[in-house]
Amino acid sequence: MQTKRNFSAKREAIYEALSETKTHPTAEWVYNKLKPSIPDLSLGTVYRNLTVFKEIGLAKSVGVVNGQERFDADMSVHPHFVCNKCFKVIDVPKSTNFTDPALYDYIKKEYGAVVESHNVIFYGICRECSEKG
Amino acid sequence: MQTKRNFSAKREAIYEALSETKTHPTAEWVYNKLKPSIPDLSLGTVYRNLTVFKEIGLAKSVGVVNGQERFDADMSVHPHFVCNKCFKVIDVPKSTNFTDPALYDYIKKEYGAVVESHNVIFYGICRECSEKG
DNA sequence: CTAGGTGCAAATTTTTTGCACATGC
DNA sequence: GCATGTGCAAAAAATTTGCACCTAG
Repeated sequence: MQTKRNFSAKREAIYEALSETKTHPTAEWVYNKLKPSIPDLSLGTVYRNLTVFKEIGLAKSVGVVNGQERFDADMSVHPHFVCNKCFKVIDVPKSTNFTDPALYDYIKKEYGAVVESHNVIFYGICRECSEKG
Repeated sequence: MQTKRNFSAKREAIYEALSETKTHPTAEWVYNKLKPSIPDLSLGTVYRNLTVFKEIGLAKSVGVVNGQERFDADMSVHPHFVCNKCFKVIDVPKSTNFTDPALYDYIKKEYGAVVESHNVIFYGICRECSEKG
């Protein structure tokens, strides 16, 4: 990934951390993950780079969950499940009819609005939280 | 609506303001709307009541758009369109296959997660912003 | 030398909360 | 009187930003 935009070591590390996890982490999570190995990393840098990734299409936002933005380096189109109790975010790697082109057309015709992307989130209680009571 | 929970005058006014608009407003929008007619209204009260509405099922969150939570008193299940430029939120009153029960079952079986609700958001550029350039 | 990246801390922004007071029953 | 609602301002929490420095090319 280093040559794509001449990534700095820190930018690379942040991208690595983000793409290696399936937790759809917050900026803080990435920061805490990397801090031990990169002691002079600052939280501001993590935020700045996550913003860069969104801009250049290397990552996207899953949305704000419990007050914190969650990021995902998996750019494939897929829904997510968010647990209302522990706030974990799970991939739902099944693209059913959610990319229905007819609906995009409908929105264009009805509102003149051009759809660029969409986000499907299911909310509920995950297995672990269900079992714990 | 007044007798449902013995709403205070302010709570009623906040609910009224929320249900009368289709803008999916922020707390601040509601506050600014009501402030002229209710000079001793405080922003904290608006926040507190919006939270109450979510808890008792009179309103729901559309999500955080551009850093601010957007609320909706229309409890019917429908997707939204969010303009990436002006951040307006539009109802998409067409329930296609987005409530696909098969997908709920799939999530239950695959992850043991119980889906309680879902949220579908389309992102793009609205008509007005498209026309303005 | 220049442009881009970063640490650090302060600032900004949004939302929550503690506390004293008010109000309705 | 009690439970609930509220104003006010302070606090909390998340994110952004100004500025000086630093490093790669």
